[in-house]
Amino acid sequence: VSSATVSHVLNGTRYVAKETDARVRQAMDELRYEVNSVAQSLKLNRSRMLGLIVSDIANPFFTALVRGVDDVARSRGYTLILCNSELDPEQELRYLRLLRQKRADGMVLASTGVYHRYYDQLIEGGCPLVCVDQAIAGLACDAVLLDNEAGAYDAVTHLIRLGHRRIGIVGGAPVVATSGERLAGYRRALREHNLAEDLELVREGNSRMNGGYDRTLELVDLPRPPSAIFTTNNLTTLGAMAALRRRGLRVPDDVAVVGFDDFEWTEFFQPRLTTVAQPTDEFGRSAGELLIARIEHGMADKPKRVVLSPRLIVRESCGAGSLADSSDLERIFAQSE
Amino acid sequence: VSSATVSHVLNGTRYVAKETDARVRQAMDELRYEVNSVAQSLKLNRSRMLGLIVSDIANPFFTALVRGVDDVARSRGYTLILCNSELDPEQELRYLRLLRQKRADGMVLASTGVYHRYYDQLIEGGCPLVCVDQAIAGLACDAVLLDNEAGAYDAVTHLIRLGHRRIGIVGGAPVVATSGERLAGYRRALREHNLAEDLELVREGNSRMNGGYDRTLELVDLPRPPSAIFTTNNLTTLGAMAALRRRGLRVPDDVAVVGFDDFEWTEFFQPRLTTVAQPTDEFGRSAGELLIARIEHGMADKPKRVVLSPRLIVRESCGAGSLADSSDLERIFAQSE
DNA sequence: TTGTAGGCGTTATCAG
DNA sequence: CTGATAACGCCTACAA
Repeated sequence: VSSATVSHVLNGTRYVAKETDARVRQAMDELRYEVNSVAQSLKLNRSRMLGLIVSDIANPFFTALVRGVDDVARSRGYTLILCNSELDPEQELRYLRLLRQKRADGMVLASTGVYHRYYDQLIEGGCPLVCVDQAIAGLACDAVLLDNEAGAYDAVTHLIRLGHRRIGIVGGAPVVATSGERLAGYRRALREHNLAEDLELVREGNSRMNGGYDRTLELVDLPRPPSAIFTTNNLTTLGAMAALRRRGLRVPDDVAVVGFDDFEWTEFFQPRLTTVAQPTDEFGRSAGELLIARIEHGMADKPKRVVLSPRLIVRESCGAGSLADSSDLERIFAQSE
Repeated sequence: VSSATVSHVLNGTRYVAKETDARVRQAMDELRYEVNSVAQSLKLNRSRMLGLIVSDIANPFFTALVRGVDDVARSRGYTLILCNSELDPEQELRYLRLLRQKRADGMVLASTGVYHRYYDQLIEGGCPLVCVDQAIAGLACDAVLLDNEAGAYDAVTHLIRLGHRRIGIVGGAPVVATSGERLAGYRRALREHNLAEDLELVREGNSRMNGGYDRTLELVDLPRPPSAIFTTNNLTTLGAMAALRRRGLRVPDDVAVVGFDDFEWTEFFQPRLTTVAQPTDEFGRSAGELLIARIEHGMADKPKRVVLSPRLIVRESCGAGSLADSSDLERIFAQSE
């Protein structure tokens, strides 16, 4: 029996006599044969592997993203190679090269946002690439984004409606595009409600806990501290909470807090955070689908851009008063299993 | 210039005239050449890819594990393929097959714990395999484990010292080996302190939030409810917290809680949980190192077993009274950046 | 209904 | 100092 026949048995790609088929399968069983995907990839020039580059696998935002991409990848017969750039553009670049060398069929990139000409080379080289969370300036590729400006606007408007007039903002890393968009939303909310922007209330962090911590300390130590703080990403929010605790300030009694990015588990602890929630699963799923569409239907048509909408989830941390507790618990458990 | 020369330029594996070397490199630049790892893998019979199978990428325990494995993998020149079994043995099996077909050089397996003969085939087939979190009964492979019994013993002993006499336990899925070990630790603690075990205080969950929720409701709705609850994994703990909130019970005033598995962010919210913390990063790192050692030095010597020690972190949720707040904040930020 | 042979992009051996 | 060639395991067009 020839290797051709084996291949056809394996893939059901042409008729094989029942008897031969049986013999081949039996041999496979006895020899514990496993097809060699590496050879397949070489021959067929596709690996059925997708690269996914995130900047922090421990961050729940990216965790949910991974899950979303993984879901659709798996269901379409692809496998994920997960890469952790640690918010380092160099690292990100190394991973892009690596994925290209390993002949990943495409990649999802939650970029650090720093442009590099290698991105263009990828696109020119016909490598399917989908950006999530933030686009890369001047790069013509598919992207799944959030309407960050609107999310921030909603958050700050909510605080204003609650009566706050001095609202501080602790931003993420300035280099990250989303930080700027969220700051813009903050500014528009103030403007549209006729509040003057006080520059000493605007602080730029680094999208990490320690940035949120330090900048928040600065805010609350001001001669005229803000009565509310808007933190523009999840680690920053955690840092801010730590800073407030450090100063003995209670939330929301002493300072109201609204964060960007939701935490699932925040439901169970006090204060429950009011947040601008991103549809993280959908993020991942959209990115996965866009990518696979590119891979399977070519790079011909022009780049697509999906913009998702955030949703303000009001809980106690902004001082809105307690919600009916049990309402959303049921929802959570409906999801969790 | 022949392909052989190119290969040697690429790998620095034999002397190439300066002039030739330069020409080759220039051509590579112009042609945007990227070496094809797939072909390398086929030829060299190794892929420099490691498989990592976890049961829930969204669970912080596994997140930290991934990070640990990834750290050592990267530093040794390997790339991770991350697989999510969703706590489903079938899924896990499919992934093992897939990884084998993709010719992963080895795999780290955070197994669901259900034995399958394919595991043995892997070992016999000489596939480097390291189990983490739980070993698979009767399987002779490297493993990185936790002393679960001791951790549970410490947790329950702590509660007893605080004066609790009716201590409930909400376990994980019974099929998971660690659940049993933690239950054993609970029992020994009671025994050694001359407390009779009350079977109605012992509940088996499913290692998920909803299990923790349901079983905790059962406990607190008892005619003689426990004054303290020990929850034996992190999602179970979250479910328990939700149940307590649902019943309007305060922690630790009405019920003391000690959980297994730490959450980093729990520092910032109330109640701060007392937990049995696992050295998760070390888990991943050990597993990665064990695996790479196997890959590079062969399967000859007998299986190694690394047993790590858990550490009880006392915070308010068990009613020990508030600790000095700021002490560990500094520590956390030292880590976070 | 099955077999033969060429080639995917590398590396390694052996010859120049 | 460099090149020709075989081989890794698979798929597929063509032949039988």
